[in-house]
Amino acid sequence: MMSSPRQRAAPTAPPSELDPSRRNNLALITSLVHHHRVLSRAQLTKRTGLNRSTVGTLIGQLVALGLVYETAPTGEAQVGRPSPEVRPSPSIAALAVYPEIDAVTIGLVNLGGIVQKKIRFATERIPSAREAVNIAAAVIEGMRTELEHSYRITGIGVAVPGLVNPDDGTVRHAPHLGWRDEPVARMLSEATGYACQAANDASLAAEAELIFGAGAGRDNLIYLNGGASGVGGGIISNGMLLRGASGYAGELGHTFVRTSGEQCHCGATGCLETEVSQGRLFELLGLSGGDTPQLEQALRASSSPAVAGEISRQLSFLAIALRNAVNTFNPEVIILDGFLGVLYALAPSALDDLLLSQAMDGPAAQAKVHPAALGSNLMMIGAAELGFARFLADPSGFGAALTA
Amino acid sequence: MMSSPRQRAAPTAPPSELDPSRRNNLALITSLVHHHRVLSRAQLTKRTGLNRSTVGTLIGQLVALGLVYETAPTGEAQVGRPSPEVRPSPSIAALAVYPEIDAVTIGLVNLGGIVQKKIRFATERIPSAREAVNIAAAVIEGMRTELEHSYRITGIGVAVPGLVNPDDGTVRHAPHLGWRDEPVARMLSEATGYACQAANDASLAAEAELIFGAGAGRDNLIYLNGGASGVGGGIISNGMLLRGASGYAGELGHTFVRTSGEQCHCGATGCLETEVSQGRLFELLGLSGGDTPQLEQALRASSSPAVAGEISRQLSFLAIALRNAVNTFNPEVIILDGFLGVLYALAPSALDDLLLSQAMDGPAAQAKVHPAALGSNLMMIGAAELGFARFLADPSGFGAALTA
DNA sequence: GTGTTATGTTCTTTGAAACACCAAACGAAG
DNA sequence: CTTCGTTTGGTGTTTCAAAGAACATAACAC
Repeated sequence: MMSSPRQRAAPTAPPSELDPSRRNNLALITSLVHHHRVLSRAQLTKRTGLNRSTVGTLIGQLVALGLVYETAPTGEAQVGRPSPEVRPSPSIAALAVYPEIDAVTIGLVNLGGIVQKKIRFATERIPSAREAVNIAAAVIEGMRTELEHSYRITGIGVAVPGLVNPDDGTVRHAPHLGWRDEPVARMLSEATGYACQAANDASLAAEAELIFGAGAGRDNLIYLNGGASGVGGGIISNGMLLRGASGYAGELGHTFVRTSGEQCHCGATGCLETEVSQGRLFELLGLSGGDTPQLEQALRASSSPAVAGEISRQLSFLAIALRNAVNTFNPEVIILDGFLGVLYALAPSALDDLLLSQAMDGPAAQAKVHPAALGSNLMMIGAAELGFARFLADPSGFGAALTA
Repeated sequence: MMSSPRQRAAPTAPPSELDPSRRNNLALITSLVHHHRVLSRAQLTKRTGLNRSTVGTLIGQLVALGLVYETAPTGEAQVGRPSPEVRPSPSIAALAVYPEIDAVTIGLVNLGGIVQKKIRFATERIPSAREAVNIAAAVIEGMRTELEHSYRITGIGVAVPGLVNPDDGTVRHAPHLGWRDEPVARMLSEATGYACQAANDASLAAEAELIFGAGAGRDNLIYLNGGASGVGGGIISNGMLLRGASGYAGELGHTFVRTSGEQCHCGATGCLETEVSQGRLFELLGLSGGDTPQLEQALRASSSPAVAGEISRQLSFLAIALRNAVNTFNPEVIILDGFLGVLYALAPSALDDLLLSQAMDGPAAQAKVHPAALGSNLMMIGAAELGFARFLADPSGFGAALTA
């Protein structure tokens, strides 16, 4: 019944555990080392399914290109010859840029997702695309000596809170920033000389959590972030980020959750992000605003029944959106970030119960809600991942270009 | 900035246009021929990105294995040497099985998605899993002589209206059939001796429409079918069927569309399939039931304002579900089948307008609603695709096994 | 110590695909 | 109707990533 008479496994595609978009096995190994930060040669052999000798050769090439380095085996003592450990080179790095309504944050992130540097440039008012690009370019210019001496920069990734076409890095519409049809990637690339790509912030956060955070080792994940500018979502299915026809997929903030709900800025009514917002909570708490930890503290301190009622109201709407998501995606993990994470932390079992009772049995049984694991570095890591993308797709070409 | 110093394109993964899950280039070519039914060698060369000589060698192997055959070039006259046409062998086929509440349909489908034979076995009552398997096995047994003489059967695919784990072909829950935890694939495999796999019917329909129907050439597609047993959905993103952690993804019938809506059999309230159902329409029309064409005829003939109201009510709920889907998936095509296709046909611009006004600008601009293109053969083609899956993943192994 | 096990190392083999070159089959131009 | 340019198929050669075999090495277990 089975395939049978094949002399050996198809040499073009070994049983890889990573997404199959990898160009070749050199890229596969680079990605694995990037994702795991440390991996013994023996582990790499198992994960890739390649032959021991092949893995040895490939690592040799990566070492020669200066992309990874090997250290003496320090793993737990066990029978057999110890296997050297492979780590990403600390000199490979990507730049991350995250424009928000009150700041532009620029980061320097190592291979392995280690945030080396994070510079938050606060702005008086909402930055225009041009301003955000200028700020980022200036900060990067300030780092340039260091960058050129100590690092090999693979690219810049920009995380944008809005609809972004990742093919050309154009922001179609970022409502809270007031941007429309801004070719941010091209602008920043011209201003800095580095290759640049842009994508939706929540999508990048989802990828970051998939690789380094609460979704590590999973293939199906939903990320939802609640912030001052609404609710953003990123969906990873079968190990791959859902892009859609133009890269706009993942807008879970505009899931319908309420009949005759309020009008959303998107034009529709009853969207998740109009019914579930941190603004309503701050208002009830008598605060004019604040960040997520402040919100959590205030909510925990409050004994107002109105606040409690609003919390449970928002949780019930959140449950409806999550019910939909669970039924349509059958994820293993749902990651709640920002004030949605706070809402969950306040009443985890309440949301879990709502989800279990509303979602379909099969999918509901598997979906586990988690708070985000990467904290304040999340967006830097996610955006940097975009800056690493082309490098990881073809490390040999890049390594050669970088060493040249 | 670009990769540059690589002597040649990575030989392991040419710029293929198909999904990257293909094991090797032999499989790639087989799939292309299967999907397009006719393809000249020159076209195959362009599509695969492989070298002319490589394509020639590969086709030679496929011909030797009896999987495809070549015919004299009949293409439109143009400059240059004419290229022979490659077609799938008519002897390769898969079996399709589709159990419903009132019948079990068995089909024989050629490579290329041509339905050779379709046998609908009507049942007095809802068939149990055992009964459905016995019926299918009996019909297949009846065809066995023919099958063994004239065909090489690659496998059986079962389309099940319910939650199916495609890994082991177990039906987790098919509410309208009343099945729970039935290992249908194993049962049918044991009963017939053919390899068998099972999956959700709407998911298979989505794949069929993607390959041969209204979604041909697209990569992002949503399929929604409305039938007597509710609303089923299948989602194709980035050219791949959304599976989810256990293969339960795609249940768009249980999208939330109404606050304080009726209780759904799934446990939640306000699901699309409780608010939008053909049962309500039949009731208002004073009919006890019927099939889709009958419904369309009756709806078109009716002048009752109650019926018109119900149609627009159902369309508005459908629009909400589609709005969600468009925002989260950014599809190019939305395919409406069954009575949902009828609803759309009655007032296409009404639904289009609702969708345009409610969904977010970016994604909405691209999503086009279409009726299903494959008609009554749809489910046979989809299920057969499942029966072809393992063959297409490794045609060389299969070809050898089949010729042996 | 000695045996066992797991791994790294080196050299050879393999096979899929590219490549270079030539032949074939067409339309277009004169 | 001949010639030319173009596109494709066919054949033999070359390339190169990966497998495989044999050997070396470094740990544990006793």
